[in-house]
Amino acid sequence: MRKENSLQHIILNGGNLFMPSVSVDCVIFGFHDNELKVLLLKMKNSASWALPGGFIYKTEDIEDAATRVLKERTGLSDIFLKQFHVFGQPGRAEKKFHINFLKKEGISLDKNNWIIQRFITVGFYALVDFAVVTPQPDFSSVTCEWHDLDSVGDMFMDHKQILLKALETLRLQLNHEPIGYQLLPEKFTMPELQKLYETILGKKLDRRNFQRRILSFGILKKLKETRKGGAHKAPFLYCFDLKKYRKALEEGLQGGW
Amino acid sequence: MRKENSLQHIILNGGNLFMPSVSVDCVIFGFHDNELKVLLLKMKNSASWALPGGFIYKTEDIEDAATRVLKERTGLSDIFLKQFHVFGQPGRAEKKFHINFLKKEGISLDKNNWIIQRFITVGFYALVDFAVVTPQPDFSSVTCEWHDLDSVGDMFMDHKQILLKALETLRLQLNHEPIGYQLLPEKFTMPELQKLYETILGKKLDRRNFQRRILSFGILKKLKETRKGGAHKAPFLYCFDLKKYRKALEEGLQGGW
DNA sequence: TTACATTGTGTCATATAGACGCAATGTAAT
DNA sequence: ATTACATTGCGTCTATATGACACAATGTAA
Repeated sequence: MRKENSLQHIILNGGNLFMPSVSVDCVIFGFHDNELKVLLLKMKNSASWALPGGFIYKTEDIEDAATRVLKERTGLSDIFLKQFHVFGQPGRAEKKFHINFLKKEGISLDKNNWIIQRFITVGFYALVDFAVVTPQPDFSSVTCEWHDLDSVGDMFMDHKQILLKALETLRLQLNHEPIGYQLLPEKFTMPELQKLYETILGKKLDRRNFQRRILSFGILKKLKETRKGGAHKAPFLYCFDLKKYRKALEEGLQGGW
Repeated sequence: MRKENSLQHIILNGGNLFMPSVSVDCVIFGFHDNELKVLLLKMKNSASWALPGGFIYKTEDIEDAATRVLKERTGLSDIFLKQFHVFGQPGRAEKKFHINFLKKEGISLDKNNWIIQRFITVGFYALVDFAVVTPQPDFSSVTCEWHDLDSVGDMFMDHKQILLKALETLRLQLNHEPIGYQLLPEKFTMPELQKLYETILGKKLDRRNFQRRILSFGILKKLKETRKGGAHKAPFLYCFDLKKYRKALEEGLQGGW
């Protein structure tokens, strides 16, 4: 690990590099084996799992900071990323935890060190293609892995709460914008898209009504190919009509008032 | 003005009291004369109008900070308030503007003063009853007034952008949660409620279809009284069924998926 | 060749949304 | 008093959307 990214370097010099008191945390969703996955870090010297997060350089846009974190943990650029909530309770970090954590790493802190001040964090969620991600741990963690969303246990600080809020937001967003372009491979079948929706929503949908509805949005192109190799009738492949997809992203999907 | 709230006191001692680099700004909506209003501050020594905002005490929850700002500017407690977006571009504040502003007030700053560092701000929107608000300017402003939403001109920093984003959010929220309890007096007529929706959405709605839809939510109670005194047929008065209203707030209004 | 889970497509009843008709009513003008 | 009239209350009609379900076609495996 290069010194610039080492834990010690960041702890001791971060105060000069980063905005004080503000961080970003990313809930990175992927989809694989009909399961919704989330990318988590295993902290050093701890049983806790944490969301990938980071600090904001003094002249960096917060969206850019989140994008950078994403790039560093997944190797991916140009990803769907959206801020969804700020978590700003004064007690969300436990000072003792940080101090003990750093002591185990052989780092002792001045009591005014920037890292043990109160932080608020801006939560972002990202949708990425599971298949092309190369998870990379950061300076504070030993591993970076995909987890099944429904088997995530206790987490670091308030990260579980952040994760749940991201999921709630994603579910609501499903009514306003098309989802799937970032989570599925380029070509996919209708059952695969349906599984994605069912997984995000946590409930079963009627196969025929789902198809009718999703096609009515006019964002899919039906291809002439079918997915051979499955044990049953070969389903047609679809891809997103990117032009219409983007238009739907901007204008929103359905009406209401 | 008490010294504790004076401009000079806050500028010179704020660094000890407040979180660095983070502020809150509130878009406070009211409804009067069939117009959507927003509460703005006229800055001292400037033609600019600004959103009511403030800083976060070192041990204060950010939601509480926004609640406090609201209380200070409107006199109201227990108000509908919701964070909607973080504005964190590095260039959103212009240092020169602040320094000139303070110079005119006779305050000269150390170049490391907390107030001229980069800030990100958490945007909140609030819905309040126009009739019971007593606007109060803060330490940085000379007046605090309601403005018609559609005649707001240029604003301080990125406040216009914040305002527009709040409006956009409110419009989207209209599909998920009931609105009106906070913005209307206790008893109101169907045309008044419709005007509120039309004003927020910026478009006309059909009178009969509106009534059918809003009643279908089951959050209104029809009273036996009518609103006398208008120049036409007296419309019935309604009030919110608070129990069902709150339930609808929690569970959301309509389905989607 | 057959069994079978799965897919493609369609139907039917019901619910919802948008456009509009008409009589009732309260005030103001005559 | 009577009338005019804008507005309100309550309804209809139609098009579209939604939910539940039927049935034939198809690709693999037994």
